[in-house]
Amino acid sequence: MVGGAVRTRRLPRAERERQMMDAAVRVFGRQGYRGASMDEVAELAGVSKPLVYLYLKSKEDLFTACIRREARALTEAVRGGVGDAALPADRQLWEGLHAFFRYTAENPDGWAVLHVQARTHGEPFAAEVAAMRAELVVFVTQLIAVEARAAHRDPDLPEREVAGLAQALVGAAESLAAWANTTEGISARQAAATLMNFAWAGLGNLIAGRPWTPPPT
Amino acid sequence: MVGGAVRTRRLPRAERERQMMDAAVRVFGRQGYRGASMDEVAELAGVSKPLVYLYLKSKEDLFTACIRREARALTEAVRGGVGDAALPADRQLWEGLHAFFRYTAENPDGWAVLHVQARTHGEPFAAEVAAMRAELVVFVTQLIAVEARAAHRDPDLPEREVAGLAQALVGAAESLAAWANTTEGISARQAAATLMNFAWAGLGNLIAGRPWTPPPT
Amino acid sequence: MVGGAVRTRRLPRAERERQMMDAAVRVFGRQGYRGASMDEVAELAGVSKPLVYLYLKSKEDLFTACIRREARALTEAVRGGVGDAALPADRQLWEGLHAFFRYTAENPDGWAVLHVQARTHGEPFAAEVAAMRAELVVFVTQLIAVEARAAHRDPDLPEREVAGLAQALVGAAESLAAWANTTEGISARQAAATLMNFAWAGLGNLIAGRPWTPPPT
Amino acid sequence: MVGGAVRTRRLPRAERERQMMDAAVRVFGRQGYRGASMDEVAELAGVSKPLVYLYLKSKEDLFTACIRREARALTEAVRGGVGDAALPADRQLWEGLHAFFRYTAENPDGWAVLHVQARTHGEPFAAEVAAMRAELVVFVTQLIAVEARAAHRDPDLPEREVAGLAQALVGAAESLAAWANTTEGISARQAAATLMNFAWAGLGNLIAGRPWTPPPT
DNA sequence: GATGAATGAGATTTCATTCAT
DNA sequence: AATGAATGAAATCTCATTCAT
Repeated sequence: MVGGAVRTRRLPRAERERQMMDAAVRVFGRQGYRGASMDEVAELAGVSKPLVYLYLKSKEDLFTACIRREARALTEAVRGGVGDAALPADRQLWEGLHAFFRYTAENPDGWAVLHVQARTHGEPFAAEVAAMRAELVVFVTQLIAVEARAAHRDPDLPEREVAGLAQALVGAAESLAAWANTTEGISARQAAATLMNFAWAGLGNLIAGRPWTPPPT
Repeated sequence: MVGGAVRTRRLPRAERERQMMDAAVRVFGRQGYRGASMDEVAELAGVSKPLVYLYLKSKEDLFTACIRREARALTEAVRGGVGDAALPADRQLWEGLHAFFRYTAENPDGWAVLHVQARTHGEPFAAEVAAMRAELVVFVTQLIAVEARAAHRDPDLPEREVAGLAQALVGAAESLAAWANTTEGISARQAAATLMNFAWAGLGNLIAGRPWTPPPT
Repeated sequence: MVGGAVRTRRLPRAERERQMMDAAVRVFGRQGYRGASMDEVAELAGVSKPLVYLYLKSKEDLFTACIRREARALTEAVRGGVGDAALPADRQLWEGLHAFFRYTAENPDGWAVLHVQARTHGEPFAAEVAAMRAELVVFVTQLIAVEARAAHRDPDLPEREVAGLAQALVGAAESLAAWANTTEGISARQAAATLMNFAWAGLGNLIAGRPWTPPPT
Repeated sequence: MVGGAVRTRRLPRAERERQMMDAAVRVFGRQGYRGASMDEVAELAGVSKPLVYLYLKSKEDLFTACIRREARALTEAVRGGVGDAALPADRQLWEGLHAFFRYTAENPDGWAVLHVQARTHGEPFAAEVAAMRAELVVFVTQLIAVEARAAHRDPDLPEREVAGLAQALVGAAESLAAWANTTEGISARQAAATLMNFAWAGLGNLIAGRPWTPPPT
């Protein structure tokens, strides 16, 4: 599983491509776009460099392909985690965050590609991630709006304000993900709970001893 | 201020070093560590490459020096913004965030070096930034603890929980900083207000129509 | 006729080879020997690369085969154009030139392979073209000799002199061919006439023993 | 003189550039643009590859620089050879050709770059040579026109016809140059004489209004 | 008769870094 | 205090060629 593996010969293209992208995600995630070398990717994938170029065209294309694959996987994980759209908004948010933290814990390299590396290298790459991020922001935004309506209040939060809140929430989640993944003994569940407390109840309520409580598993 | 400047000859070392680091921050901030070239730095600083090496030893050392300088400047800006430690905790937090958003808006390259580039390139660099971040986290942590005490409650929030909250807050702030700096018409003040609402009052309160209100200027 | 064609399956070898060589002549003619890639040839021929290798062994062999085929086609076109060997020498020369210009106009890629590319890549290839050129030179030489005899003069033009003249004639023809093929509105006929004007009287004088004499050094 | 020479250290830039271009002309002239490798050029020049890139930017730029230098040298040699513009036209032509053959004999690699290699690699390069060639063609064209006037004839040779003749003459010269340079014992003087013999009488007849007339189709 | 899978070797180019003055 | 001259090492990418079916 670590790679540099035995050269398995004559695989069908699809499978080889997957191998290469696995290797690429790992290398890009750890070394960054410029720091990664195609030699390293090829070696980790257990193939020769020309084959990488034959299938994935160029370093840029390979990077883009990685970003797309990882972005899709992450959003699908989050959407899948949320489950029923009929649940109350806070429950939906909780489930989404839980899924998010679970996924990033299990795919640290993929997450690093998206969160750290893709943003560092010019419009084209950043745009790919921005699109994914926007999707999550929209999801969060809707939850906030739903809740506001449920509270029989006009959605008088101005749109821009809501966008800012969503940005803050997503940013907090991203930061917590990094923290949780590098701190011994922080589970996805704990990270999600912390964030819910932070965001949903607010520090003021927390301090006053009125935390938001996660649902039982 | 832009550089590529006329070659001013025979400057005292301290000043030359400052010129070089200004150039370096700009180049590192925009191109990243690997993407930056010493040629570019030297040219932008208006000196020859050997001089850069004479004064700053190596690319790594130069990068480290940039990180340190920018980290110090940022923390000083935040501490200076907070002002009187006798103010109420929420007011202190507000002032700190306001200063933070002001500073990052005015020094996008320095901020990029800290936020984006330093984390991308291995322990030694990331550690520098982590130290700065820790300082901010401690600051926030103390505010939370102070507030808890002021509410005559035991600081029974476990330490780890507080650390998580601080991480979330700092992450949200970073995310909002990026958003504010790239979205037309979002001021540092607005970003700070959004974050206070998000963090202090909580989404629940916001939705219920009980926002936190920023102090008049 | 243009290629990149639909993959027609299971063709007899001779025809496949022709397809490949058509493609190769085009690619070699336009990109040169080094600039041409076997991939391009295979794609243009509508077959896979291994098949090209199976039939034509190597890039060098393929190039040589192209040169031979095109050289043969060109000399045949010229000989065919001349027609009756009983015609007067100037008429024969005229017809030959006319055929030459017609052929190069119609087969620019083949002509480029011979005239430009083959000479650029080392003895083995150049020799192939030299052989063809020699054949044309012999043909011209004979015409000159015939004419000399017809003028009742000994063919006392030294052989080397005649070879030089033939070189000049062929070079002039080649140059005119390039010019005619790239200049709007110059027909093969006009090019041939220009060359006859240029060459014939000079040759006539020579044959008649009235050379132009260089000044003393 | 052969190169690969001892590494002479710390030369002024101008001199190093000359060395590099000498090497490049030799390599390009013999192997062609694609066939030449920058490694080879650097080695022959006795420097490291990066220095070649530092001074001459890229393979393309280096090639262009070679073409320009050689083209200028050749035209200057021919113009210098012609000397007095008051000489009779045939004498001027003779002197020009003589100088041309002398120069190409002494600089076979430079001549190969111009005559063979530059034309093989796309517009930008070919255009450089075309410009030089055009200059020579103009020179020849003028001589022909002068002669026509001297013969008290209207310059009723249509312009296009003259251009064709000049093309033929230059092409013949180029061809003869290649021949003379590769055939043992052909001097520049002999080559020039051959071409004058070949060309001048023909031109004379034309100018005198006695063209060779093509047979009806 | 024909091809998808695969690679060794080498191309151009860039970069961090040092030497000699 | 400062620089012009120079390079070792490594990066991305391409190409002619073969293997197994």
